[in-house]
Amino acid sequence: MDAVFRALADPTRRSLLDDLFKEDGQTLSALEARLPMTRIGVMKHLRILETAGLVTTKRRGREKLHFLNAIPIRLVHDRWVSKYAE
Amino acid sequence: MDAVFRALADPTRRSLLDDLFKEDGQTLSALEARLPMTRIGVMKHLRILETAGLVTTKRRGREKLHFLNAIPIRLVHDRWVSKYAE
DNA sequence: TTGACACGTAACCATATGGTTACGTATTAT
DNA sequence: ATAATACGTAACCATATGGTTACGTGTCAA
Repeated sequence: MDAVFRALADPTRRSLLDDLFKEDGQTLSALEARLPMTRIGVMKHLRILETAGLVTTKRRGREKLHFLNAIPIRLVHDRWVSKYAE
Repeated sequence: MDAVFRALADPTRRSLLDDLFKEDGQTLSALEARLPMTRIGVMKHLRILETAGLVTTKRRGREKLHFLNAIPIRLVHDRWVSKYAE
């Protein structure tokens, strides 16, 4: 759960989750295009999201598709946020 | 809201919020006693929580009392977490 | 009134973080 | 076959972060 909190701490990463929420299964290049940073920067953020379990991936040829996984956010909500947000 | 996310990213700070959830209005010394770090370390974490609006304080003589303010967490929940946690 | 207590500030330090450029590899299209 | 495309790795860099020690200030109690 700590990895999830740390992953959510960065605005770029939250923006990536928003992008995937709007349109799931995007490639790295597509996600990169929306952000003011290099592909490598985006790659690093995506990896952090991936290790936190917030993003899953699937290779399709030379492309890598990224999918939002909201389950960790739900867990954070259920086991932590809800306690304070009542 | 970014300040709230960043404040929540650190386990020590989440632990401090838990401490205040259990018992509100604790002094710096009381909070320090529960943590494996110096008073100054705790002070810094509390300041970050304070600037994020998650903790409010009140001086009582030479003591400083700390109070949990869950409103920012509720805002994060309402405007962000709930979107993913459905 | 003087000593102990509770908190504050300043300076410093090691490591983590958020980015970059340069180069490499695998896949697709012409 | 070859060139463009899409992603990966390595090395590097500046700054942020999470901690420390040393010292200072205000308040309470004996």
